[in-house]
Amino acid sequence: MEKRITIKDIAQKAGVSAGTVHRALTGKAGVGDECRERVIRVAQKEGYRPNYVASSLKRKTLRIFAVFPGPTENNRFFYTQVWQGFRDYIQEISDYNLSIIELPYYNGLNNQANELQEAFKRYEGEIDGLITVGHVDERGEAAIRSCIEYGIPVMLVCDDIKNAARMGCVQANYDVTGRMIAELLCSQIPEDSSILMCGGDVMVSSHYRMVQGFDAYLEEIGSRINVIKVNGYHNSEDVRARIRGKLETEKSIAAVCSVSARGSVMLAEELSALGLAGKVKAIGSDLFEENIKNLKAGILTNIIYKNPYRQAYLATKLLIDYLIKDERPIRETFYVDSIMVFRSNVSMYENGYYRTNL
Amino acid sequence: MEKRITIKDIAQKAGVSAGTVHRALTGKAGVGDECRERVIRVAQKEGYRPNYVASSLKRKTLRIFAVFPGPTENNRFFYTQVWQGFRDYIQEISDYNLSIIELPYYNGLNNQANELQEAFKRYEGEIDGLITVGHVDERGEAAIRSCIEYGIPVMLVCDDIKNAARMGCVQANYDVTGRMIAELLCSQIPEDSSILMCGGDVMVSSHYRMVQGFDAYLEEIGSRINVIKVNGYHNSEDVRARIRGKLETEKSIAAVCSVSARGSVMLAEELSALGLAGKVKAIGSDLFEENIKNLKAGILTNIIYKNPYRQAYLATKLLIDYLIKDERPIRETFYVDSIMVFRSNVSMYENGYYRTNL
DNA sequence: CTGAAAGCGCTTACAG
DNA sequence: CTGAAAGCGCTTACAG
Repeated sequence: MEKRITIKDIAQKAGVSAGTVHRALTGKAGVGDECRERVIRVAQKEGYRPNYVASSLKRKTLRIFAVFPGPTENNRFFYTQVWQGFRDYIQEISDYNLSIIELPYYNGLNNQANELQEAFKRYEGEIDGLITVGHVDERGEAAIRSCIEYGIPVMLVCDDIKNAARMGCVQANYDVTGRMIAELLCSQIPEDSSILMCGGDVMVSSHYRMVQGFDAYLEEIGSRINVIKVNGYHNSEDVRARIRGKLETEKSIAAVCSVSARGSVMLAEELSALGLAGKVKAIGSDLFEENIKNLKAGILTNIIYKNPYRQAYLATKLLIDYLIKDERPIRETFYVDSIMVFRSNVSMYENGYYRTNL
Repeated sequence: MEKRITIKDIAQKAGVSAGTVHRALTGKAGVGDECRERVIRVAQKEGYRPNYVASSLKRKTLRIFAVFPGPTENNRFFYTQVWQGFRDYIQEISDYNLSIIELPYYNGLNNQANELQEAFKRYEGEIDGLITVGHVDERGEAAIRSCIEYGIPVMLVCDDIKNAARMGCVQANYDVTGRMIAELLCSQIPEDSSILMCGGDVMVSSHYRMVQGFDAYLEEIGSRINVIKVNGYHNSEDVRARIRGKLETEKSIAAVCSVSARGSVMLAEELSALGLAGKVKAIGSDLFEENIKNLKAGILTNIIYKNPYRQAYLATKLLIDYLIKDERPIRETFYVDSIMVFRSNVSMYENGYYRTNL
């Protein structure tokens, strides 16, 4: 039951007022060098740790901005979970005197920049922290860089931006995720068969990094399995036609997989149409309604779940811990584990059950 | 920027003092029925939500007891993670005016009851909450029941106790976990082969429930795979001899698995000794040093990870949320997802990386 | 049964 | 540069 050391104790031992201790320890102006050092020394000796619960009660409200795609249409499933993870952590910390501004953007990537610029103008000087996705176009990247240069702590989720001085990034380990797909499929199909891989958009780093991991695994184990790739993302019907073409002509295909959500749906549809459902192994990406239905129906054999909920939850926690406690995260890049989902355990991730908090 | 409603606002609107509002809303004695109802009505109408950060500053310190096996010997890995999960959440909440008493117990299950009884005697009336494992012997069960009858909120991890009025239990979904093992192995081996299953201790519910899930999956898909079972837990050398016997005589064995950590190690050793490493699929249970080494060495092909870290983290959170916010958890039984670990993603769970907080 | 007051550990103007 | 004082939103004796 040792009483916890408070700012008063330090003030007394250092022979100064509580206000001075506060200024000294938080690095605020208005304390003499000699005095500041003495206070810091005493605080360290006594093992003082500030009580952030108390400090939140009186300090100014922190304004946190969240800028993610709105959870509609194609973004319905993935970004619903991102928002959910963000909000769940905010909820956790809601008594800490924060002000949350949510800025969903719609109609594609290009509106991220608009939202950011507007917010920047409207709230100039009043933005204490920003959390957004690193999956951006050029203008989005520029907008994020301005925020950073202006001195706003920025956390990215899902994807990183190269050489940006953001405080951190939380994402899936795409290399490992690609390897997991390869490892599972290799353990299930013969050496002389083929895998059809939908590689998504080669310009999207999360896509090509998964493909890289996938390829690296096959090469490292010296697999003789033949990989047939179908790339492309935006022109769906073209991709679909090529998938169908490969499935019809390449009889050695024993497994299929996709690094993108959209590709997973198309794969499942084409497998069904060609009567191949259940006959070839099939791994889809991301946990959403159609993939889950296809997994339960036996069209997909597995889903790889990149855990956007947890990514956003963790990123929010890191940002807020920094703002409240002035503690920079122990690393800049955080990887959240991707999970291989089977028919047997998909129930553990349905209906918000993936929120293994509360 | 709408100002948050405080107890003062309610006091004013209800025409009473802040103290009375507090007593009315927390159900404390000393408020007239009519007055209490009025206050509650006003609070609801105004959407008042108490600020627990503020309340923690002044209320009495809550005493929380954690009683888990000490992280030594056989318990080194599994319970290290349980302690870690517990402590990580405590850390998160450490400014909320809590007093934590950790009571590890050693030399087997039987000492859980002793620790509990001693604590109960020594701290009688001063225990606000208890978190412990539901994997108990008879005396441990009796000790836990006394605590519950005494009115102490109790959260269990890892295993439940039947018909006990504990506030909740957080555990792996053992049925699903057993099914995952079966599903993965069935996708990798021929229909006319056999699986050697080390079923652990039939008296341990987590063991037999995994075996049940495993069997149920095979039956549901109408598999013709032959399952060879080796049960037993405490007499290791006897179990080991039987494992070896089966591996030597049953040539149809294409896969092995174990529902217990100890069984996993023995399986790996026997596979190696008989030159079968890498030739049969092998799924071990629990994430600890030897299993990880065997996975990397290609002796085990997968490890099923029951996530004790997250179980303890969540259980602690639920208990403390209840004590601080007086909110009963939305359910009594919480399942944490078990994760299938591959060689490709084991790095995501090593060196404390499973702590996907902080 | 109810209110006024003190105080939890901080932060923040304000005065000097 | 430094201190004294007020106050954040609660809870808790204390007095009536």
